[in-house]
Amino acid sequence: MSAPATDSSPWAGRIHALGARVTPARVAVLQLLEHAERALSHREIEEALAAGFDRVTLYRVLDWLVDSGLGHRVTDAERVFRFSLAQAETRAHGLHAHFRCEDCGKVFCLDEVPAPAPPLPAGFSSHTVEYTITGHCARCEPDEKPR
Amino acid sequence: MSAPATDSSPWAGRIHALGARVTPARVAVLQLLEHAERALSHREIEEALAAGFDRVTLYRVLDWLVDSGLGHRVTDAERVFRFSLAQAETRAHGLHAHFRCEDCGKVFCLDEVPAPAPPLPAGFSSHTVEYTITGHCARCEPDEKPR
DNA sequence: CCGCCAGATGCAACCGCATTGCAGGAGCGT
DNA sequence: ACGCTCCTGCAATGCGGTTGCATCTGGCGG
Ligand SMILES: [Mn+2]
Ligand SMILES: [Mn+2]
Ligand SMILES: [Zn+2]
Ligand SMILES: [Zn+2]
Repeated sequence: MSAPATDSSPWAGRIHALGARVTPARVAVLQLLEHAERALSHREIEEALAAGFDRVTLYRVLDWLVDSGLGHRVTDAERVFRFSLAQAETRAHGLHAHFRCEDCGKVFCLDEVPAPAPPLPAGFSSHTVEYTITGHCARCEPDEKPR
Repeated sequence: MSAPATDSSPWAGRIHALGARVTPARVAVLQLLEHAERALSHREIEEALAAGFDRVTLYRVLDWLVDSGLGHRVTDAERVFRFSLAQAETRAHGLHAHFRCEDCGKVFCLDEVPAPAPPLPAGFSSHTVEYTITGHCARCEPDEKPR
């Protein structure tokens, strides 16, 4: 008996290809973010993961995730970081917009909305563009009840 | 002797017109931000002010400044708030871009760069747009030495 | 010019997110 | 199966910002 309980999935290969070790924490975080429809905070990830990894381990996994290029970090206006996986398409044009709901606090990646490259003053060079829209999401929109 | 040392300046009138009391902390912060060429953090403001106001007083003055509409707050990627006065022009189109230097960490208001209004998914409503460019400022640009 | 009181200040405690140090554990190439 | 290296867990620390509360003061009414 004892078949492999959780499918280590194709992530094992991706992780290994990056020269990192395939650990439960990394696989769990990747699987979670893979199916998340929005950017998740450390807190949200910690609560979602049944395995009960240490807080610091998760912080380090998330740092690795960003450094490795597998994911990216969004700075929330409430000073919490949120994480999501880098989409292939997204990496094409490099930058995309984010949406933060004022009511529920959720943050969505708007992968289809490219961040426009701005005109800069002389001597300034652009490296990254953050483009975050704040408002009400479909669920919290007062007028528009979601069925 | 004893002429008014620091010119209470036209700020006294502006403050009073808002229904708030004209206090040394408020005048000092406004005078500092008035002549600042970039957005300043609480820490920077505290260090710049010789009078030695309490940390919390400054936090409260800054909160008031934003609430009153005299200034605005920009969320730094390093999780620190920075503050600058609202320009008349800026208030016209409402939104403008910010630039953060990766090297020196300074944050500039690009009042002349309007933040474009983005297309949103159905059911989402936009309230605020944050538009921050990260890169190298004129002083930190490797190629371009500033005289 | 005086007295009053809503509102502003100072100080200390507190909060939450994130980082650091270090000892022990586990991945994986051999 | 071994061992080196990287990863994990736990505790302590840092830091930007907030809150509670007693005291003080700006500025208005008298
Ligand atoms: Mn994103
Ligand atoms: Mn600005
Ligand atoms: Zn919402
Ligand atoms: Zn710079």
